[in-house]
Amino acid sequence: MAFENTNMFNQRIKIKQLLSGTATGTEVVVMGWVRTFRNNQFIALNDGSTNANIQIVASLGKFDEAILKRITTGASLKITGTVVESLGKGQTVEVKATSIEILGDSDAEKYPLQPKKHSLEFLREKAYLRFRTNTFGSVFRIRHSLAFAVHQFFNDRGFLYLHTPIITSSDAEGAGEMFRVTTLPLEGAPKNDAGEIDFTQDFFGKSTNLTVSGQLEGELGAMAFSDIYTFGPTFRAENSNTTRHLAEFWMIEPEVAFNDLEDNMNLAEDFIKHLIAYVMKNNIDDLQFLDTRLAEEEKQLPTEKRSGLGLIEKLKFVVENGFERITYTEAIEILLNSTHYKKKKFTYDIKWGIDLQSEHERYLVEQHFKKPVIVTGYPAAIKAFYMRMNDGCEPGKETVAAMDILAPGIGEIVGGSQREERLEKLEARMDAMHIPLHEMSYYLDTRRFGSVPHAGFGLGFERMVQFVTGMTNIRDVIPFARTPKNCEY
RNA sequence: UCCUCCUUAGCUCAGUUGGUUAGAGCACAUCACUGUUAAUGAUGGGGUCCUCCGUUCAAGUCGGAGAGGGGGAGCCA
Repeated sequence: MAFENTNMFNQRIKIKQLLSGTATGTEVVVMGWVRTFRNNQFIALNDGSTNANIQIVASLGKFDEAILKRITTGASLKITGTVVESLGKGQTVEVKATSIEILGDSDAEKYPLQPKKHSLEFLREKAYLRFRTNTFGSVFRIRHSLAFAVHQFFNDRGFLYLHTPIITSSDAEGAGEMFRVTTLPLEGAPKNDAGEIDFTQDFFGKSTNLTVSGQLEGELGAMAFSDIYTFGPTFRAENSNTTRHLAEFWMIEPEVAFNDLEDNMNLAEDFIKHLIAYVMKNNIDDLQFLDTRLAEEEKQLPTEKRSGLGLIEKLKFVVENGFERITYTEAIEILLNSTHYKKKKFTYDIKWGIDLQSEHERYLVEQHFKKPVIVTGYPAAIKAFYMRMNDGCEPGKETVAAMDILAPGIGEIVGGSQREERLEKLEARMDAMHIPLHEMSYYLDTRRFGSVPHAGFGLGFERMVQFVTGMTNIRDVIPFARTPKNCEY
């Protein structure tokens, strides 16, 4: 029996487990942080395993005043006690304490978190403590589940998780401004004959940066393992100050040999649905909390700004319905025929060849289709060099086999394409876009030796977390956000 | 980077046409009460009104510059 093992008897039980049906009369040890201490008798204790607190009862007169004084919001405790049916109304069971040990004090006057609602902006500045709030507890448990579901999805389909490098020497991807990585001194860096900084003397003997995407390396892996994915941090030094951009963010990039654009879309749609379904199955408590929170927040908004669907309703809808699939050309036609356009309500003009603006994407997703939309066949002129040229295009209206998935409230959540596997066409495109071929010969080699049709996409992990949690600011879905002028903790 | 709004107690906010000692709720401290649910009641402490410069007899309030933050746009995931 477990009771013969004193270690077992002392072992901590997580609050989530305790609340999910521990028999009354059981002796338990729980540890956690004090959320509130009511009536000098009732401790709401939380250990992060769930938003639900366990109520600890410190019966009057049984404990030292000196100990009770130290039970303050934020303090950490070790409680030994008995699980009993609760006499109060807020919970079914509680723990009647037989011993209370203060593990760590928390000066009530200085502890920043109070048992009340704080603004997200305030908590953002206290990012090291916000995990202890219900909102961020839910957000980061869901973030964890999503990360796990990513690996589960690909593993179940026989994909290989490829670790692509963080430091790269390639700067030809054009995905954005890069952070330089160097050990050269800022003052008095060595110069070459041309007066430029001499990177041959740098750590790697050449100019290096933090990666903006693992895609090119991912393609190299797919040319051997057929199905790979990457999942790691990426870095963009863009001066973007928005609710959906970070300087350091996590991206998932599957790359699949022998897939065409259609396969690619199917994979992306299945993937997104799997992630949502996983969270709905495993984090329903946290979703419910966020759903309620969001509904209360929406009450403050004017009617026209409300989303109409609750968070869980929205997720359920996405899982159960097919994404709308349209071509770029069709999208332009829908926009041109919209009353919104005819009433001149768009700021940016619309004609074939433009890149779709946020307002256009939002109209398609939120007004016209009211569901996620996959747009394919963008003009070649506005897309990256590695995207496959569509055959048989009208001259001047060349398109590529690209696809973007647009989600309500977030905009572009996935960007992908079938890749150009034909060497001559790829070289011609790179030439036209002034991409130095010699620096990319490793990449071009995949087209020289056993090139195959292949396709892949990138999904911004934080944007996915935003979509699932309903958090409107991307800084609130990553533990420690890195944005322009902000790198705290 | 551009547009726009904001900055008053630890937090959330009020502060009238510029006027004398800048307020509230919560938090915190003390006391009371004791099956509470963000406990309750009483009392108390707590302020660089973001910073600098200017206008004025007088600036939290008006003007200028700067800093920080929110929202939107661009770039993108």
